[in-house]
Amino acid sequence: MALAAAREIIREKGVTALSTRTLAARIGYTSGTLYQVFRNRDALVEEINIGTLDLLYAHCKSSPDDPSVQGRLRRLAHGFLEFANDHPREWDAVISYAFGADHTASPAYHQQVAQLLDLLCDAISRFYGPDEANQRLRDARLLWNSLYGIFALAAAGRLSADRSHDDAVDDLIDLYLAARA
Amino acid sequence: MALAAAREIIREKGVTALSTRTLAARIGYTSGTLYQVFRNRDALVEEINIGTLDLLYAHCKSSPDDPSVQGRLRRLAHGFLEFANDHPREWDAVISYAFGADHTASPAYHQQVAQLLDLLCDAISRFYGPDEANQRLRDARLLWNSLYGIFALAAAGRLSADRSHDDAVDDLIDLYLAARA
DNA sequence: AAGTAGAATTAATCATCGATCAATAAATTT
DNA sequence: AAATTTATTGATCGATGATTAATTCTACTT
Repeated sequence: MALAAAREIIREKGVTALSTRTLAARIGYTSGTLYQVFRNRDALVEEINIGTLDLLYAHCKSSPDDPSVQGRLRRLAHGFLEFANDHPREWDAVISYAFGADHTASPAYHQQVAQLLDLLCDAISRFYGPDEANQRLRDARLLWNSLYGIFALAAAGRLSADRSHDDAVDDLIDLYLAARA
Repeated sequence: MALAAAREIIREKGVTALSTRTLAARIGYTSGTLYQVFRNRDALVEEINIGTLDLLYAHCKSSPDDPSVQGRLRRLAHGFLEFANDHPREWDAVISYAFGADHTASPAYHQQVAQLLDLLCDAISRFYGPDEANQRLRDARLLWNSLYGIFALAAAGRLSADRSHDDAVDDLIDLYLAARA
């Protein structure tokens, strides 16, 4: 319930507007009560972000299969972009929220990312034999890291202005295909 | 002078410890005075970050030339990593500091990034003919975006733990070489 | 040297934030 | 019903970015 309200606030005004007081007020409580449910604000935001990654996973999972690796990768990456476009503030919280120096990502968070990595692994699996699972995982991580750079730069408004986000993603996929196809 | 002190604070305690009051105290002034010099905190941090990028440029520029693209790229990328390692908190400010929603990067900032992009362009120039400057720039940007993802994930402590940052960078370079060499 | 216009600096202030904690209210158990 | 545990409050702390009226200082003019 707190999570739902917190997500609403982020949807409406971004994660910077998510204060313990405003959240508590919206659900008819006081800020102190939230600290019985969440260790601190970072923990709250992390739970939201985990949920957001889950929504992203659901969004991408549902896209129809494509026989070619190029088609699968394109569809998946564009699914990411679509989701980011449909949920800009929630996505921004995932990409840009700066956790405190003490904070370490929870296992649940890493699991969500692993789920997305699996999607990438599946998409590119045609290129790898059964004994190349290792290389496949490395490539999926490489793609994820690189995609993340595009997302982070886009969120900060620092992607080169004369090309669209989609183009940046397509260039990455083309590079990957040129190397592995 | 304010900039030098601000850099010191970031060096010692990170950008989150850079408050107007602590900075003013260190240089024997009051927080209000800083607002005569900087429009706001974001502007201050941006100036620091521009300086940091300039230091990074100087750090990488000095590395000796290498005949092979692989060597040049490796050297350059490892220069980035070296710098990030030597100036962890200043680097973190560049990568992770969240500017306000209203803030837009200044031309000077974009110029610094362009300078780094030039370094990448130079490193890979052997692969492109004189009429392919366009493609070369696109590839340099692609590499920059992808490197940025590694840096951002590393700064957030979210790079896959079982591989080093250097490995992640090397994998990226290898992919690029496999596609373009 | 005196006076003054303008710049530089301060100190107080505002609104807000995350977090804590003793005190109170509610719910549950005995 | 009494006792005990749980939930919730509201006040409070220390700190933040930013603003501004008041003050001090500087430099120039007479």
